[in-house]
Parts: sequence; C-alpha cells; structure tokens
Amino acid sequence: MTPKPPAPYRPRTLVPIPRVDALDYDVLDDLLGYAIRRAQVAMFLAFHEATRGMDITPPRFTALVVVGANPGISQTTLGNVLGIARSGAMLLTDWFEERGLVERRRSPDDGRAWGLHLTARGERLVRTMKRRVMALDRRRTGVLGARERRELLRLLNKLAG
Amino acid sequence: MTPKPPAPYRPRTLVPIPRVDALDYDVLDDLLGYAIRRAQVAMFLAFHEATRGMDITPPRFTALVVVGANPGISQTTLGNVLGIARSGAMLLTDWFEERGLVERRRSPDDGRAWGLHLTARGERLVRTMKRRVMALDRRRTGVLGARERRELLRLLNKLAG
DNA sequence: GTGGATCTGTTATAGACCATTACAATCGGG
DNA sequence: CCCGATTGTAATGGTCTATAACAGATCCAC
Repeated sequence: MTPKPPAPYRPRTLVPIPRVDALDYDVLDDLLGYAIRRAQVAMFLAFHEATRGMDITPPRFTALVVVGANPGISQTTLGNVLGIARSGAMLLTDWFEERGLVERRRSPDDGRAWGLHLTARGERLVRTMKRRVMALDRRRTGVLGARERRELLRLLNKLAG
Repeated sequence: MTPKPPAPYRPRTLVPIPRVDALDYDVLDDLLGYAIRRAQVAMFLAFHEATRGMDITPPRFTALVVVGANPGISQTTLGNVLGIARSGAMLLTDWFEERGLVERRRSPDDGRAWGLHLTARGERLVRTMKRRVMALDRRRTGVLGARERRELLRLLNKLAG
C-alpha cells in the first residue's frame, strides 16, 4: 500500500456571496461587518484562483512569507502572528516540513524552541507565490483607483487596530 | 437521560490578529487581502461580544434578518444569500426551528418548497440582535469618522462586486 | 544554587462548519 | 405525459482549530 496520496486542498468557500435581486437586505446594507465579510470572500476566491495547484491557503501563505522574512522565528511566535494556537502552528509546520518547504533547526539560545527556516525549495515557492498573489491583489483591486486602494488599506488598518 | 444539553456556541476565532513588534511583515503590509482579513477578525470578535449569550453566529444573524425582512423565503434562496449549499441552509433552518425562532410553512404555489417565517419569539430576538449588533458596529467603527465609515462601506461594496 | 512558576513543543481529542453525494417528491415545458 | 431541472432531505467526510494534558527547558526570586 502506498503511503497516502496527499489529499489536494479544497477551499471551504466556493462561491462569492451574491447580491440577490428583489430581496430586502434590511440592516445588512448598513453593517460594516457584513460588507467586510463579502469583500473578504471575494478576495479569498481570487487568492485561491491565483494559487491554483499550489495547495496553498491564506494561513499557509502568510506563514511562509513570515518565515521567509524572519528566519529563525519560533513556532509560538508564528502562531501569534497568525492568530492561532500553538498546536495549530505546529501542525502547519509539520505540513511544511513534510513537503520540504521549511526546516526546523534547534534554536541556539533556547533549548526548548525550534527556529524555522525556509529551504531552497521553500524560497522558490515563496517567490512564485508572492508574485502571483500580488498580481492578483492588484488585478482584483483594479476596480478601485490607486488612490482609493490606498485609502481602503488605510481605513482597514485603522479599523483592525 | 435528558434529551441533550444544547451545547453553547463557541467561536472558532478567539483572538485578534496582532501586530507583532520587531517582525518583518514583508509584502503582507501591502496586500488588501491580508488587511481585510485582520479587519474581519476584529469585527467578528466585536460581533461575538455584542451577541454574547445569544448563541448567535454571523451566518445565523444574517439568516434571521433576511427571513424577517423576506417572509416566505425558501431554504434554497436563503442558502444563496449566505453563499452556502442547500444542505447547510437546511441544517441552519433545523437549528432555528428547534429553538422556536423560525417555522416552515408549505409554500402555496410550490409543493416542494417550504416558506420560512419568523415566530413571535424569533421576531423579538431579531429586534434585540439588530439593536445590539448595530450599536456594536457603530462603536467599533467609532475610530473612524462618519465620512470615513461611509467611504469604507462604499469601497468594500465596490470591491465585493 | 535551587525550587516553583512559566514557556516551548508535542500529542490526542473534540467540536464547528460546510461541501459532496445520493435520493424522493414535485414542477414545468415541449 | 414524459424528461430534465429543482426542492428539501439525509448520510458522510474533510478541514480547521481549540482545549487539555504532558515533558523538558528556562527563568526568577530567594
């Protein structure tokens, strides 16, 4: 029996949240939370399209970028950055290691912690991912002007605190 | 043995996505997708706070508001509005019915479909929810000016398409 | 130094959410 | 009146993530 076919990732959300005609949306039209959710689904779908075949999810993307920019980062810190529990960061790291994208090296100054580093393969993947995702982000936000895009970014960051 | 203690809802996301000091965020700082995700988590947590004890999730909130504003709506249409599959809309409806918030009535013109209607109890809950969620939305977006809030809403809707 | 509190990574378990698939009943157009 | 499409339903499975409990390493107060 072969080890196991690495089940391809399939996203949980598959369709954009539509505007249904002749439907009364009541207060939803005035709630920022609802608008953000709709925009987030739209961006997620575009993201998925851009990383098709790479088996990459938004948390995986974020994690790889962060590890690439901060070599030697610990799993706990990675979990914090992603807003997930340590155990989740660990499963994520396992997943990367199985695919030869990240390796764990013993931290020199803390015997408990691992330092995470991209492998050569990981570096290459991150470069490709970044290119594709940034292109998609620009394309998807093409409906906005450059000024509007900057303004949206600013307002969102202000809101997220 | 009593039927079953109705397991209280616990949200999947519990902590805001923080800005970690002394960490290089690389391209993430320039990606709208990432900013939207952070803002969405922040809004979700505020939502959860506002509906504490009501056992309400964002999809449940949306569904109840939509049913309230569109009496007789079918489960399939409800699923479309939420961007989930029919089977999911059905489980959601079951949940509402168990709690006496929504009732299914046979559709007069289509023998296959149910029409969804709020019960008196559902109406009351929706009123309370709306009040609390709108207050929270206003409070959370208080960091923005009224003009900025409108602008953000406009840009998000433009982006969601 | 040393003992207790704290932190790291790990494992196991469980729950929430949602899609897929398959099926019966109903509808509707030619 | 028949065949394809649609509605609701049920069963199943996968993904993501939290919680709890644990061992080993570290740190701090004394």
